[in-house]
Formats: sequence, C-alpha cells, structure tokens
Amino acid sequence: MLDMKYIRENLDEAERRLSTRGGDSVLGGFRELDEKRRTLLKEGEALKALRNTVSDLIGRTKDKSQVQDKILEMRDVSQKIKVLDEELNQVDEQLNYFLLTVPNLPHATTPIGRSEADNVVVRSWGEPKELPFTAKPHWDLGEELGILDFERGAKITGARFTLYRGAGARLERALINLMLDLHTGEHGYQEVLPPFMVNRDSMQGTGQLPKFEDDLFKLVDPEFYLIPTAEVPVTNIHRGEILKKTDLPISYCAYTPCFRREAGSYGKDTRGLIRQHQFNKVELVKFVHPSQSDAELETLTGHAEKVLQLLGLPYRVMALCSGDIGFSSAKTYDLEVWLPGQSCYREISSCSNFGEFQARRASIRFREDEKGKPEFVHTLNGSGLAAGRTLVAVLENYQQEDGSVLIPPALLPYMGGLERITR
RNA sequence: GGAGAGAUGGCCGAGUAGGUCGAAGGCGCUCGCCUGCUAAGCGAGUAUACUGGGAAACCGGUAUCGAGGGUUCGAAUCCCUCUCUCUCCGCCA
Repeated sequence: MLDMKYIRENLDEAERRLSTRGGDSVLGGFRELDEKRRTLLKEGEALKALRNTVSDLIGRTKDKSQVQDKILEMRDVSQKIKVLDEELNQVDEQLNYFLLTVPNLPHATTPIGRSEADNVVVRSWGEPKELPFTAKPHWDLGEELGILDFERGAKITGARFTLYRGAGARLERALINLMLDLHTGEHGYQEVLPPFMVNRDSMQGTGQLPKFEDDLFKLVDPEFYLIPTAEVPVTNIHRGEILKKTDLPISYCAYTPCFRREAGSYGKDTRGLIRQHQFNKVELVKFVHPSQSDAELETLTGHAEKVLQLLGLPYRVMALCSGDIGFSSAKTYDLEVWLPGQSCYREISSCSNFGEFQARRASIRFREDEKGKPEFVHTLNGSGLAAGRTLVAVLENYQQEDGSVLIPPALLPYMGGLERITR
C-alpha cells in the first residue's frame, strides 16, 4: 500500500512511476475521492465536537428539564452525524479498496521495461552444461527411474499434482533439509514452521488480496486460504506490531508447501514438475531498517544463490524490469537455473525488496528513537529455493548417459548412503 | 461437539445502578535530581490513527477499552452478532 499523503502531494510523480509497470493509469479518481472524504470528515467531526460539548453540559446539569431543548437539538445532530458517517464509510471503503489495489512503486534501480524480454542479466554462475549425450527432460527421467509418478498424482487429485516415490521423495526432503540447514546454520535465519492456511487479513497484509483472489485456493468454512508461499504467514508474524529497533534485522526461514491455482496458465508447462498446484519451498523473509533494505536484498539473493552453488547448478541472476515485477515488489531478482533437458534457464527463486509496501498494509513498524513516531520497516523475501524445481535441476544436470542420476556431493549426507539413483 | 469464564494502554490491573474515563493504581521505560559505584529514593514525562492550523517547535478536533451493529443527548459501562483466549466434559493425531 502506498502512503495516501504521498499520492495526494505527488500525484503526477506517482502516476509516472507506476506507469513504468505498464497498463492503464491507476491513480485516476483518487483526487476526487480523497477530497470528498476530507470534506465529509470535517463536517462530521465538527458536529461530533458540538455533540460532545453539549452532552457534557447535559451530564453536568442536575435538573434535566433545564436542558430539554438541548437534548432535542442533539437528537437532530446525532441523526445528521449518522447520515454523514454512513456516507463517509462508503467513501472510505472505496478509497481503501483503491489503495489496496494500487501496486508498489518500482525502485529507482529497477530497469524500465515492458515485459520479461526486458529483464536484465546481472551475472551468471557456472557453465551451462553441454552433456555428451542427448539430455532428457526430468519428466522422462523421473518416470523411467520410478521416482515421479505423474499419472497417479493426477488420479489422486488432478492435473498438476505429482506423487513422489522412493529416492524422489527422499531427494526432495534432502534438498529441503540442506536448504534449512544452510540458512539457519550459515546465514543466520531463525527457522519457523507456520500455518499453511491463513485468514483474509494475512493475505491482504502481503498483497495477495484483494486483487489476486483467483490465484488462491480458498476454504469455504471457515474462510481460510491455502498459502501460495511462506511469505504470507511468515511476514504476517509481525502484523500489527511495533518492533524494537535493536531487534532488526529479523530473519526467518521456513519450509512450507505452496498452493497455487495457476489460473490462466492452462497451456503452459503442462508436463513435469515445473508448474504444480502444490509444491515445496524454503522461503527467506527479512524485516529490516529502511536504510538497509537495498543492501539486504543483495545479501538475501546471495543466500539463495549459495544453494545453487553448493549443488553445482549453473544459474543466472536476472533483474526484473518494471513491467515484470510483482504487485507488491519494488525490486526483484530472479534466479534462473540451467535445465539441460529443456535447454533453457528456468526461474527457481525470486528475491524481492518490498520497501514499506507490505509493512504499511500489515502495519509492521519500529521506532527510530525511544520517543519517536513509529515508522514502517522494510520487508524482503526470496525463495531459497523452490524445492520441486531444484529437484528438476538436479535430475537434469546430474543425469548420466545410462539414465541414472548422480547425487550431488552436497546432498550425500542427506541421502542415507544413496549415491546414484538408478532404475 | 456440550457447559462455563473472560477479552481495558508496553505489561499487570481498577472501572459493571451509562456522564467530568484516553481511561485510577502499580510495573516497565525516558529525562532530570540525589548518590563513591550499584540498588533504593525524589520530580516530570510516557498510546495510535486520521484531520485542521503552523516553516517548525507545537497547538486544536475526531476516533479507538477484542471486532461490527443497536439503544441513548451521552456507552469501556446496557442489548445483539461475530472473533479469539481460558477451564471442565466428550472426541482425537
């Protein structure tokens, strides 16, 4: 959520910065709504002030017959207040909805661009492997090795659900454990295990609602939502809180499954594990002092990269352009891992700085000075990493000519002695 | 699922025959005084949001006692609905 005062005082600038995201003007109608609100507010509050003082007088008067006329007068005033309040509530609701649907301002360093094609390669690590034989995509490897059962996943639930078996299930768990151990042991994150369903307020706090309801799985009774990422429950840990400045930065990492409707992607990535309705992910979340968020995005991205480096998986870091960053994000780096089976780079992590956008929605603050006003913290998060896609990358990069898959050295301690997955 | 109790400021905790309660008191915290040091003691201060005025310091208004609605000139206090917490019983991993 943007600062209403900022929009009020810098409407043109805000509009210009938002326009770099593409699409239509988003701030139209704000001025009118805002002014209407303040007019109603002024009028209503003046009447309330009057009522308060007169009611006070009535209260002090012992003989109520002396103030009978005042009582009648205030009865009218209250009626007027009620009408104004109702009108104000409507305007507030509109304004609030409006504010909740305006995306974040792109960061000054976010490259300007229209689409994915305008994203910028920041750096690369490792050499995309040229295998000395025809590389298979992971769905073939997984089925042939009997570790990924797409048909049964579909039978049990439906399309985009997969049953992992044996070494496949073990490999996914190994990856999750490696990531958690790395981030908690080496990078200073506290591990948390949050609820996988959240309420509406939490979804609104991080920006999924009210705009992206279609992307979510929703439970009817009670009205909960399945989390599309651990970002939601973990960022909301501190919703409505004023944090101690000395506690910042706060760093959490969490393993959770993630549930996404993937509405509007019917034709895309229909094969394999790339686009599932349920997938596993280890997420990194930080609450930081506003002056530190730029630097923290770099370190957090580095923490995610470290996983790929440990696994020996070639990747590149992309700075997403203004037209491609998410609704709540000011700046995002995507990590894209090399997949020999598909001869392309695929997103495996997304690391974002949200500035105060989420903190304002969720009211997460701190005080610069003991007596100072509360200010919003900055929030960041990044996948460290998406486990399913990491498994894909391991299978495709470590496949052998005979169809077996070697276990990367970093995972050996987690695989119970298994060094190679074979049929 | 059945029966009961409760939700007040950073924390604890008053306030239930409606009025001067943004809210006593205590603790904590901040500043000052005092004091070989520490502790104790003394004094002052200590919520948030919106809004009006002001360059600012700051001053004024409104709202907030779990959330929403109602009664009333006026509600932390009365009524209704919801949420959450706790205790007992049942059930259950």
